[in-house]
Amino acid sequence: MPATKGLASSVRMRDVAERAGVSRMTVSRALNKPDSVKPELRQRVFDAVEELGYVHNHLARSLSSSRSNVIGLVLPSLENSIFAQTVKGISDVLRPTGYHLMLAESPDNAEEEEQVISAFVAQRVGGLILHGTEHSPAAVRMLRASHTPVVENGDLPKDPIDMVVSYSNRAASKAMTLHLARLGYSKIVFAGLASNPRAEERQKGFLEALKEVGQSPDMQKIVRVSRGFVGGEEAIAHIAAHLPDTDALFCAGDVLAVGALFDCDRRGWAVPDRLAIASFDDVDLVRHVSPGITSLRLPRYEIGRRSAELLLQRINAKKSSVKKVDLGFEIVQRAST
Amino acid sequence: MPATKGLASSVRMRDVAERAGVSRMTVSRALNKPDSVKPELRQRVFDAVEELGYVHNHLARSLSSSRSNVIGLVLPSLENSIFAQTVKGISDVLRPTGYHLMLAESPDNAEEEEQVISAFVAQRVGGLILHGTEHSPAAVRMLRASHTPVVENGDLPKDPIDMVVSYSNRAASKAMTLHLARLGYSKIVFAGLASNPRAEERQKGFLEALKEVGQSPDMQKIVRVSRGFVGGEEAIAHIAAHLPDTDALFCAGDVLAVGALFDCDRRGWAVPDRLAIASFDDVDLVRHVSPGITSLRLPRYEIGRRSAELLLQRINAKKSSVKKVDLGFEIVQRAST
DNA sequence: TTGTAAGCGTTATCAG
DNA sequence: CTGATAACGCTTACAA
Repeated sequence: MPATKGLASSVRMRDVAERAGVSRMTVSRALNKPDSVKPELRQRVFDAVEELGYVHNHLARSLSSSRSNVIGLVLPSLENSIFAQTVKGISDVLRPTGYHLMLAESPDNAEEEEQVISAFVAQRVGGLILHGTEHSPAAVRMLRASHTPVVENGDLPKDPIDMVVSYSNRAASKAMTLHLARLGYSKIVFAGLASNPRAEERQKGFLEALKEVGQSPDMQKIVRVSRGFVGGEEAIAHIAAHLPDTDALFCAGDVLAVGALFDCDRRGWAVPDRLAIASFDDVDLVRHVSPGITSLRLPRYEIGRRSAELLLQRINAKKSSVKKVDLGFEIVQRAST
Repeated sequence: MPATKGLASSVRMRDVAERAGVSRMTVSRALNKPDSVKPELRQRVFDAVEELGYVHNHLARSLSSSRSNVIGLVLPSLENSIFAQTVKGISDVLRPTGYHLMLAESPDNAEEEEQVISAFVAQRVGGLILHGTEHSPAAVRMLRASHTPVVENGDLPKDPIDMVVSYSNRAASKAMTLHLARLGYSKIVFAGLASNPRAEERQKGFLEALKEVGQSPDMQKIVRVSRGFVGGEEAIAHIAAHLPDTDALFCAGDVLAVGALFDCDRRGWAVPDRLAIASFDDVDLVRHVSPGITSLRLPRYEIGRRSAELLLQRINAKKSSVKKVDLGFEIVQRAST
C-alpha cells in the first residue's frame, strides 16, 4: 500500500491536522466550509496548510463525497478558434463557483467520442458539455446510467441525451440562403465539408430555402470540399468548371469562404459582382478581408454561458425545468453580397 | 455515506464481481491486466461489465494505486489555433498508452495560472505540460513538492521547473531579423503584443540582431500593439505617422502580420516594395494571403510529441536523463519579403 | 491463476 | 463547534 512510486505529494490532511493540533474533520471543514470553524482553529489550519505545502486531494474528496468539481467539455477540434468564445462563456460562469473546466478533443465521429466520454465518466466528472451531436448508443447508455448531467451544444437534436443549448444549423442555413435570394441571387451554390450531422443539417436548410423560393432542391448545387482554405479554392474551381453561371457561393464555414475569396482575387473575379460569397460563423477574419464577408453570427459565448448555468442548476438540483434552449443566430450583411 | 445525490453511477466493481461469480480482484485484474486472468473468467467479467453497463471508477483507482492516467495541459488561450498542432502531437503519443489529455485555459499571468495548476495537482494528474513560462513561486513549490512531472513548452527558460521542450523565442526572433537584414532591409520595425515573458524575449532577439548588423538597438523601432488583426493596423498606422521610411515590418505573431498586410492593401502600399512584412509562427493563413508572408515555422507538433514522450518516460521512471530539448525553428521565405 | 485483508485520503454521520 | 468512526470503490500485498 505504501505509495513508493507514482503519485507522490505525501502531505495528507492528517499531517495538517496533527500540525494544527486538531482532528482531520476540522481541517476538512476549514477547507470546505470555513465559516463552520472557529476563527482561531481555522487560522491554525490555514497556517499548517501553508507551512506544509498541503494541496487538497480532490480524488479522495470526490470519492468520499460522491461529488466532483470538474466539468468536462468535448470539442471536435481545436483548430477552429470558434470554440474559444464558448469556452470563455463556460469559464466565466464556472470561475466563481469552484468548478473547473477540463476539455478534451475528439474527432467528429461517434466511436472516438465514446472513448473520450468514457474517460470523463470514469473520472466521475460532475457534468459534461458535448459539442458533437451524434453519439454512439453505448456512450448515451453510459451517460444515462451514470446520471451525468449533459448539455449538447452543436445543434438542436431531435432526441437529446439530456439538455441542449444551441441554435439550429438548418434554420441558420436556410435563413442565409433566403437572404441571398432576397438580395436577388438566383444561382446559389452551397459548399460544405464531408458529412457530419451538422453539415447535413446545413445542407438541408439550404435545399429547403431553394424550394421555398421556387427552385428545384438540386444536389448539383452542393459541392463537397476539403477542410481549410484549400476547400474554398476547390469550391471556386468547381464553379468555374461546372457551374459557371453561379452568382453566389454560400460556404458552410468561414475558412472556406475566405479561401474562396482569396481564390476569386487570384482569378480576377470581382466579389460580389462576378460572385457573391457568404459564410457560416462570423469570426474576426471574415470582417477583416476585403470585401468583408456576409456571415451568420452564432451565439458562441452565450452557448457556453447558458450551458454552464444549466449544468450547475441541474447539479444543484434547483430547477430541472429547462431542457432545451434555442439561442438563435443573426445575419451580418457585408460587402461580399 | 450513501450516495443519495451527486455523482451517481451506482454500478460498482463488486456488482460486476457478483454477477460474474468471481472476486472483485479478478474483475480488477481482468480490466487492468487481462492476460493475467484465465480466458473463461475474463469473458464472464467482460460480459458482466457489458450487461451492467459498468464504467471503471478512475477516481478510486487513482486513489488506491497512487497513479493517475490523466495528463494535464495548460494553455494560455484557445483563440490561437497554433496550439492545435501541439495538442495533436501530445494526443498521438498518449492515445495508445491509455493516458488521457485534459486541457485547461489560463490567461498569461502567473496568478491565474496558479489556480489552474493547483486544480490539476488537486486532481493528482500524472503529469503536466505548461505553455506559460512565468510561474508563481507557490505554483512551483506545489509542483516540486508533489513531485508532479512537468514539461514547459513556451520557451527555453533559464530556471525550468523540471523538463523543457521548446524553441528559443529570442533566437528565432533574432534569426528572422538577420534574415531581413540579409535581404537588404535596413529600417526594420518590430511589432509585438503587450508584455509577457515570451514577447519580451522576442524583442530582445530583435534588438540583438540590430546590434549585430551595426544598428543601434533602438526602442523606437518597437511598436506595442493590440491583439488581433487590429494590432497589425495599429502597427501600420504607427509606421505611417512616425516612421515613414520603414522598409520592413516584423510582427511577433501571424494575426498581426495578416492584419498589417490587409491594411497595406487598403492604403495601396505595395508589399514588399513599399513595406516588407514578416511574421512569427507559420499558420495556414499566412501562406494563403497574397503575397504569402515570410514566416518563422515553429515545431508545434513536435513539441507536443516530445513533451508527451518525456512525461511518460519520467512517469515510468525509465530515463530521467533528458531535461531540456531545443527543437529549433525554420525560416520560410515567401513573397512578402 | 485466484482470493483475502488492509488501506489509499477524504467526507458523512452522529455523538458530545 | 468539534471529534470518532465508518464508509467511498478500488488496488496492493500476501496467501492459497
